[in-house]
Amino acid sequence: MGTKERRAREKEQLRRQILSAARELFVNEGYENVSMRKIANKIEYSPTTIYLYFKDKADLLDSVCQETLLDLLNTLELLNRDKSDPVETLRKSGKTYVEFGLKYPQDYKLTFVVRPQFQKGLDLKEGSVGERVFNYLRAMVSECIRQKAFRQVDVETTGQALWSAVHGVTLLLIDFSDFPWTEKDKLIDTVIHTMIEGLKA
Amino acid sequence: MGTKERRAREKEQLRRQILSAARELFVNEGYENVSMRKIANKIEYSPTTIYLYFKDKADLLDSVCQETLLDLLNTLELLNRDKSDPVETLRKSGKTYVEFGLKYPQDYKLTFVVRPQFQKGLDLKEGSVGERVFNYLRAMVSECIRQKAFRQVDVETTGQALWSAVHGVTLLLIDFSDFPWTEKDKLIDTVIHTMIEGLKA
DNA sequence: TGATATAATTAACAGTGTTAAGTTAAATTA
DNA sequence: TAATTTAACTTAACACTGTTAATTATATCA
Repeated sequence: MGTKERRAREKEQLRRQILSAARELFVNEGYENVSMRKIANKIEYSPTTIYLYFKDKADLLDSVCQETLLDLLNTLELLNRDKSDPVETLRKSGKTYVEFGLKYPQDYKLTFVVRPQFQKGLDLKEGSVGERVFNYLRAMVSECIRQKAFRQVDVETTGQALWSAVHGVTLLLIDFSDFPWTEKDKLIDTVIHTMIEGLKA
Repeated sequence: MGTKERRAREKEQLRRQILSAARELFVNEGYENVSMRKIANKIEYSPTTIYLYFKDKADLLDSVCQETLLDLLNTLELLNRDKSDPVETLRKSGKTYVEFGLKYPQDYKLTFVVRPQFQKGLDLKEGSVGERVFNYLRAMVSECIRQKAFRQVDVETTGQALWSAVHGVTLLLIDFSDFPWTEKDKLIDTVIHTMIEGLKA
């Protein structure tokens, strides 16, 4: 008697349908310009049905961002790291982070800019995706210090400083796309390279 | 016959009244949560009157941000610079930039985050405030290179990289206020110091 | 005073997020 | 199989949104 399981599966399927419609609309038209009715139209359900699966519009955004964060984490973890060159691994990760943001600019902004406006901060609960992303960064910095490639800096502060730098350049490139930037990759590389140089022993 | 001038003055006064009401509401309640009717209520005019002074809500935001940018520029230019120590001037300016952002977090976000969502980019037209702010940064970097405190880096790229770093840390501190940051000033100083170290000759 | 220009208002439109109440369809029990 | 319970979904409504067109009030000029 797997009818209960089947119904649970169907529920999960509709949940995902809503989520994917929401993401597509949020990304293409901007969170503010997407109404619950628009999402409902896209999946051919009534607007109120969405409220059976998500608390409200912000909760919907939240779930979309969790997915993005997981996607980012996966992308980072797919990098093949050279254990003997932790600085290179860090550099490559930074570059990958920024490229992820530029590849999915709207998703990045939803996660790191729009969402915090609607609910305070990242979800950093024990074992959350957010925490795992930051742990990844922490580990890399630790390794650089352990192998004496970096001077004896504070891991926590250094990790946060690095995050600041890559976050900053990602957002500026996204938001001020008509600013007369120097060649995009040159700028990204300079930000990362300069930070790393400043940390070296 | 100064009646024309008086009326122009009165118009300008109401314009400023609208602007200041808008800023206060935007800052306290968030751009999205402020309606034209709310602003109108505050200044005791009908909502449509605002449209006689500003094209639309985005234009109102735009004007508020221009003021913020001017305020930031003034704050930076008030710093007493030691011409013989351009690196220290740069460091102090970076610190001042971040502190400005943290002192008026909502104004900062309106200018550098919310506004770009509604109209592409900063206004960087010849002689605009935005251009003047970036010129300020350019000049500082140039001086560091000229005095051989920095190695022979590209001024444009370096300026943009520095802006990325301070923008990043400012936004992270504002947006993720419940993140377990190390001591705030330590983080800010680390970001700026690390970048500067990475640029030194 | 009467004509003219300017300033401000009223009313309306099409849309918003969200809730309460009502309906339909499916699964379970007798 | 028939009645009942449960879950899924929808309809209708509320109080709001930005913005426009048409209208009224007000002040200046001849």
